[in-house]
Amino acid sequence: MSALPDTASPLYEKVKDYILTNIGTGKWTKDSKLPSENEFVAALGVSRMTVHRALRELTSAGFLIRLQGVGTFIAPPKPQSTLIEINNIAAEIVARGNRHRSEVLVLEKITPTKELSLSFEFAKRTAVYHSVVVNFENDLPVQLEERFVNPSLIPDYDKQDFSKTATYDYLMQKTPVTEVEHIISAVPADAETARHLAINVGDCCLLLHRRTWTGAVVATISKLTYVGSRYSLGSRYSPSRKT
Amino acid sequence: MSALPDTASPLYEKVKDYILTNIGTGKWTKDSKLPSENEFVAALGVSRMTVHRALRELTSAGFLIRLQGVGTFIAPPKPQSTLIEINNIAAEIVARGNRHRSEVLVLEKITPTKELSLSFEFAKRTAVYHSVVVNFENDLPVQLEERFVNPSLIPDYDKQDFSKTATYDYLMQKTPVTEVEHIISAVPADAETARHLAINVGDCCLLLHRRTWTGAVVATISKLTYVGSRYSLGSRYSPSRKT
DNA sequence: ACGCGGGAAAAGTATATACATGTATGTATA
DNA sequence: TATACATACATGTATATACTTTTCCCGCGT
Repeated sequence: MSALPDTASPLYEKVKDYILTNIGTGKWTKDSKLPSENEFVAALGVSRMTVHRALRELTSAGFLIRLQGVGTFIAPPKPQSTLIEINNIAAEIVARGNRHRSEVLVLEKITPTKELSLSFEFAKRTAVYHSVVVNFENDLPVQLEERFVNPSLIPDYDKQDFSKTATYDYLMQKTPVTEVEHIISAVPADAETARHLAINVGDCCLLLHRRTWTGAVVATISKLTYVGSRYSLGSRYSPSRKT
Repeated sequence: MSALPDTASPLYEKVKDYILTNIGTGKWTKDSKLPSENEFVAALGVSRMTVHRALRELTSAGFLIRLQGVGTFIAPPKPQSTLIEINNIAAEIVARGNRHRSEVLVLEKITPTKELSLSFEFAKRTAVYHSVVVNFENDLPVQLEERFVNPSLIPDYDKQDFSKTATYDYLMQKTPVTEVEHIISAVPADAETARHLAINVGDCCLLLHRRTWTGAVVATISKLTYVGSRYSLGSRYSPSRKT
């Protein structure tokens, strides 16, 4: 009867997933106020303490901001951590004082292959958005960005003009990332990649596979190919950070 | 009457302070078990839920480890996070069920080049340890590991037998890492690298540059070269992790 | 028009209670 | 002796309840 998902086992985790998913789907926006604890109690049929724990943990995780006597709000997007930042290539290029430009090669809605559907952890074969963008630094292509996006979380992905807004910025603004997976490898360029990046077949490329989750749902799957001789990924991390 | 400090205002924060203080003063040691929740209730005169919240938050902050049905223990020093783990190639290989073997090519004390001395942020040109090790997975070389180590932090680095103990394990045990810097790139193999890794010159390699700090001092500088076709780096990260 | 006071609403804390779940241990039985 | 069961104890979760603290807003009086 209740609107709670069937994902996590403890009840407060279900409430957390429920809230994160509804933030992801835009049910509550940045400006509006989330329901109060008592409204959640009425809507979900759980006790207030359980709702409170879910909200408290989401707050300490940085997703929400709560003001006593006022209400609960969605936290502004945070820089997350370490490896997540490396995806914002546009900001990096600009930060280096260079010019950034994008070229959108593909922006469509497709039926995923069986393998891709598996990566999305879909039960059924649901259509997903597919985009291919080349990012230039001073008119030199440095990155080929292929991305698959879950339309249940980001329904209007294909309405955007990604030659102006970076795909990264758009996604970060639309849905909170609760988990990230990265796989980094070095591969020789195939014919198509070489053409798009203006390099020779066989040249070294840095390949970054990336999956992001919002709650229990896979939000995006990306395949980022960097020209080895023109780009490297950097990160700096201090473990001495608190929750 | 109660042993609780007069520091923080909410009661559960006082309980947290109380527990942390007693860990700090050595009242409970690494091996012994902390009092049970009910024992805390009897000792401090607060409800079990309040004790539970204090213990839960200390656990999620990484100070404690709790086992249902067993008890509460002091957590071992932090396993750090994300990218740090990817350096322990020996553990990864073993975890995949494969055989790991190391070959030490160089283990010496050298005077660093001007550039290297700069990377160490040395004021004067101080001698550093230098090691080169090849790591094998089932007798196939997968990684070439060149490392420079600050002798003021790890004075007996050159006395070790790194064909037995992984350099990573040894360093992690000797000095705490407070900060890590990574730079990842894809490069073609040069002649010497190709020879050590049994690949062709020009083959794609994943190059990981790594610097670690202990406090304000650079502890290690590493250059890790992975065979692109035999290895990739993976990581998974949850901003809202529970542990 | 202005200010002030009071009440409603929201989050924060604390407790008592109950039950669930996992672990270790001792005892009875095959 | 070894296995199975019962039991005690530990943490984990869920609820109901009460009270506190803070903020917002509406209506009243001047």
